[in-house]
Amino acid sequence: MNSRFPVSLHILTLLDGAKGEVVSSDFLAGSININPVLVRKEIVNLRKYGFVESKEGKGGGSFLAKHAGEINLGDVYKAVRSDHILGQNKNEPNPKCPIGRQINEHLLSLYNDAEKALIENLSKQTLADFAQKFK
Amino acid sequence: MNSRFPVSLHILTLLDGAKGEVVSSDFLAGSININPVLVRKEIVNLRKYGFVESKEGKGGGSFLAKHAGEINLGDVYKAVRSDHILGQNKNEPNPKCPIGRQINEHLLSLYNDAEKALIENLSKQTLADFAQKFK
DNA sequence: AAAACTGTAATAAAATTTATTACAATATAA
DNA sequence: TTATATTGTAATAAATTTTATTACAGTTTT
Repeated sequence: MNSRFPVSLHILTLLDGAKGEVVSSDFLAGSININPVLVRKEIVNLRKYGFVESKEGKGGGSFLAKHAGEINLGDVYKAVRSDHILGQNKNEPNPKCPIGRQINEHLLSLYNDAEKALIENLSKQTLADFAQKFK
Repeated sequence: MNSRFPVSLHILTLLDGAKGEVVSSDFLAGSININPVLVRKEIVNLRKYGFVESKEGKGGGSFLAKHAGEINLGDVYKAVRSDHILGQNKNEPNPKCPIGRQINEHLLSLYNDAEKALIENLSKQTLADFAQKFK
């Protein structure tokens, strides 16, 4: 399991705290305690989903592109997900076995349903709600 | 992300199909297409949670220890989970940063809540429901 | 022109996951 | 009672994924 969700949420929470001021990837990386290059890569993704914008050059950095109340955590999850929520066997199950032959399709529908429940839960909370907890 | 959940569910589905007959780890591994030693390790865990029993020696193998209708997928998930559901940053966030200092506790409560929603969803379905799809 | 940034590629290192090998212990059955 | 097929388990290796590092071009500010 990678750490893209917590890293992204950490970034967004810091940007919310900055109240529109640009924040450098070095500063973000220092709070998260990971390599700044990873932060910049994650910001590429957050930008792709319209959560943040960045400014190049000296004094540059990133800032929130929408209000924290308009970013919900379900959307953040959707922006970073890659794996199947409950894991997947990389090897092809045996097609000669009646169970093996069909299990991936049934797992997939199970995962889709479970992921939907997860996203619904996450979507109840916005970045503003989350950031408000830091006092 | 490892594949313990799909592997466990695959094992359980095969055992359900065997209707009480013992099934060897070699057979299970052949359907799943993974190494038999991994299957045996996973079976140690499934046994620990009371889902299956095993018989050693020639003609040995495993079989369901309860009816498939009494095993729900939320319990299977609980038996194999190890990571935080949405990933975790292995590095300690910066304790000098007000956000870094508190984020892990807030993430944890977020995860607990999200995981609960996920488990509730999975628990709606038993192994019998899942296995019934293979026709 | 110097400085402080972002963007990005290439590579290395670390961590995790899966596979393999080996063999003791156990149970069946010839 | 011996051969055989199996589980249980440890040790190790291989493969994959994740994270870190290095390097540097491009951008903006001062």
